[in-house]
Amino acid sequence: MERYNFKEIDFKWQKIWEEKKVHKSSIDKSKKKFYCLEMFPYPSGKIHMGHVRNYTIGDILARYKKMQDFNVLHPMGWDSFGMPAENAAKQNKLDPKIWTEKNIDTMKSQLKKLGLSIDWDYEISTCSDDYYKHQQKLFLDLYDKGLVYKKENYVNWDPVDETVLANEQVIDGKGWRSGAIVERKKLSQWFFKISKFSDELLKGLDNLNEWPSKVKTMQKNWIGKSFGCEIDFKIIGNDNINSVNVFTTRPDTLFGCSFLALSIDHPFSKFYEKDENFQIFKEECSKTGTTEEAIAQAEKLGFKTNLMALNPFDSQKKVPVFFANFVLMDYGSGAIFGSAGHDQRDLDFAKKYDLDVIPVVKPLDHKGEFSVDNEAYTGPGIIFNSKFLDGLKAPDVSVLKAIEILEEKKLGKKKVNFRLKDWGISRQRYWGCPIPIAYNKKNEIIKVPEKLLPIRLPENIELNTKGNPLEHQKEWKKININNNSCTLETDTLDTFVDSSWYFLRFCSPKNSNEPFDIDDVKYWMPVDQYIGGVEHAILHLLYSRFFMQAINHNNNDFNLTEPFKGLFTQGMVCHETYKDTKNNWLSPDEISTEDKINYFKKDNPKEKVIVGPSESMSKSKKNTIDPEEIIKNYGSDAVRLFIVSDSPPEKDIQWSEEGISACYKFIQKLWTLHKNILKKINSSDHDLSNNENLERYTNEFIDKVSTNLEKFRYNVIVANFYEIYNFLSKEINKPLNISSLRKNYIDILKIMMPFMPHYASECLNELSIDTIKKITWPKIDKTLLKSKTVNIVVQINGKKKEVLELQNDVLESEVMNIILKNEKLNNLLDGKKILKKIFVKNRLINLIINN
RNA sequence: GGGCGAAUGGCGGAACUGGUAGACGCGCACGACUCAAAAUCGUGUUUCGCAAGAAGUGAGAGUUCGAUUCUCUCUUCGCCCA
Repeated sequence: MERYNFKEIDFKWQKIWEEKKVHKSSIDKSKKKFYCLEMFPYPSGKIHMGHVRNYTIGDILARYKKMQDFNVLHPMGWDSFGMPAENAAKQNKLDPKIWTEKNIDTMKSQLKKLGLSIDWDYEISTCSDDYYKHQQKLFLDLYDKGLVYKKENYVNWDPVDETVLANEQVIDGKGWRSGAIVERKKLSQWFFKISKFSDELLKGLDNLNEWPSKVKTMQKNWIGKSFGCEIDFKIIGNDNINSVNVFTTRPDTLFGCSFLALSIDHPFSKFYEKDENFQIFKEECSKTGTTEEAIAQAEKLGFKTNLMALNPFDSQKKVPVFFANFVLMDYGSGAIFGSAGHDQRDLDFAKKYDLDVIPVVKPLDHKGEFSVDNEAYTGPGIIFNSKFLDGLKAPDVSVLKAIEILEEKKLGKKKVNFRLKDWGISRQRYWGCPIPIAYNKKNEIIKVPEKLLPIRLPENIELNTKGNPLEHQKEWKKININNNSCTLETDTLDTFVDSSWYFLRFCSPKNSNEPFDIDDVKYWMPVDQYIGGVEHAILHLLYSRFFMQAINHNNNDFNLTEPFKGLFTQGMVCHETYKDTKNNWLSPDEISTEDKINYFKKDNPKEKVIVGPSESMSKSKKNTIDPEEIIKNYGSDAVRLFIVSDSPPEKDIQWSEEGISACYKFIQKLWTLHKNILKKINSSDHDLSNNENLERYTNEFIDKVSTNLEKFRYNVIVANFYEIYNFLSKEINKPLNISSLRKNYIDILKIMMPFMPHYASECLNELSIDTIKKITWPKIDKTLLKSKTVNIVVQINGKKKEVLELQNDVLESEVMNIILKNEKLNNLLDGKKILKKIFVKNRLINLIINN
């Protein structure tokens, strides 16, 4: 039997699709649009299995939607600015541009080998000035809207990469790329005012019904809206300080206040600058990072001042004022009051500095005395020890009442606080989008006029310098604006800016005057289905949502605020890890096994290999599998099939040799079956026998696959493919009506098209179906879904005793008649009284009898 | 510490709104073909039991005629935040 020659067939169809522009997209207002987008890749060198999974999931959907007569936009581009290019270029003395472009070429050809239905005419690359000149224009637009500003700020400084990191880029107090311990440093930085839209970004989540609730929860927590109030505490001890403004979410615990704590960056710190001990303390604090996480994990330290604060509710009560390392200047007003009884951190601090602990909330069911020892009580309860607040239910009633009283007495004000901070976008890096700003001789900020855009990156420059290479480009920095000589900003934009609007650019990728054409955007946006890794749940997705808000701000034309209507987050691709006896990682092709229990090194069969757990594929653990190699050995349809087969797409998948090989074998088996079906169809044997079975089964198949597709249950669809194969390979040996076989078989092949496009195209072509013209998704005949017979389960006292094959819609009385005639069931019921009968039509009958 | 989610054969996993648990695949076993092996094809494969039958979806309870599915408590694991 002829083998399925995937090499020839894959190549043949990829060539046809490219030459005939089968995947071409264009606006067609007579059709419903479907914008299918997968997160665009960073061109790091070669594609990895994670890309294969991401783009296969998207491609299946795009092809399916197209067959359903949607006008589909399925573009691809490159997130091509970023540090790896700069680092690689430094190491190899290359131009980052050349390194990046080479990678793009490689990865593009690899993606094409997967048979993706991408219209490459829409290709964009963020490092090209065709792209970033529009980004510079958008930056200036946002500047004009007051959404961009510059300020001195403490930043997370990565001493190895010599760059500023966003909070999200600091993991465990270390830089996400370099792993260096992050330091605090004061720098003048550019910011996007993302906090202006805190409420909009939060409320917008409620309308995103097609987003995983997990992602929405993560964003909600990240934005962190908290409700509370600002309170002015009167201060004694320093003539320059009258009061301190404090933000709290628990004003109801004011009577339990044991101290005030200020951030070391609080304006009042200036009164202590001459104090040597304070300087030492400040230095100690700067060793901890600026992230909430680093601060939470660090030991709580305080610097006691000579100040005392008066309790606003009872001026007889005085508490000491500290500077403390756990108070963030960006949280509220940079000052908090410590409620030691009801916050573990405050309790630890109070105990450390020997301060009073006054509990003011006790659990609802608590009788008698209540005291706090080593554990703060943070649960709900009843207020006590608090004069006029006593007896109130905490926190719901008591917080509101406390705020009401504070406002009445003009001691405080209701306030909503957000955890979300403005987005620092300055990077001291070469390989990024230049910020279109210059400074005149007075060091004033001057916008670069639009006609001077783009500000292009200088080429062929020395990268092996400390700090920002652009800083050293004396000639490049010079710019003449309105006859004034100015100096260009040397910071470049965070690469998250590049990816925050690329989905808009895809709507008008060729427009050279504007970032996008509003009519194109109105047709294609929002993205109907966005697909990518869950690791972008907060950063990229929140920044993109911010960009839509920012563009929409003061813009009556735009009228769009959410970029992604549907979001799907796929799981990772994992593989077993291997180590030799010296604890070195080994790659899968360095090991061998005969019994699948004992593993040895290939180049030294005596040396045992230790098999570790399956983990997400990564170069550092050497557990990667090269997609190109796999495509070469098994063909792209087998890879596409396997990457969605073993696990639901949202969960992690284990890569296995057996798995990919099973998919390869399956396609070979299908091919053999295909040849048999062809033979039967082309035979002169025109049997007129009934094909009811085939018709019904095919309809059920189409119905199942369609439902599963809508719900992203691709792994179940692969099982459905095996089922239809098992069915057809038996059915084909029976006498069949040839024209009905042909019709149903063509439908089955069409269903396989989104998953195995090369294979399905080849088979359909052999049946004289033109796959270049649009192929439509088969429709089902619902009346055929109903089978003539059904299985009725007979239960006695809820336990299955028998399964009866009976006519569809059989009546309860008929079922009972059959049961009474059934010897086995009759024996079980013999002499017993039937107390109750539960009959579920076409499903089961449950008889309750006395034991 | 908080939030969210998960737990089903040797393994990955299926099971529509509570109604035949284990689809489909892998692995394994046996058989056919072969001098032999690979490949391929066929049969079987939750556990206990020769069988009839019984038990069974992390553990324990509850609701129900009936629970993998709903509720509560616990255990373990994962992710996110702190």
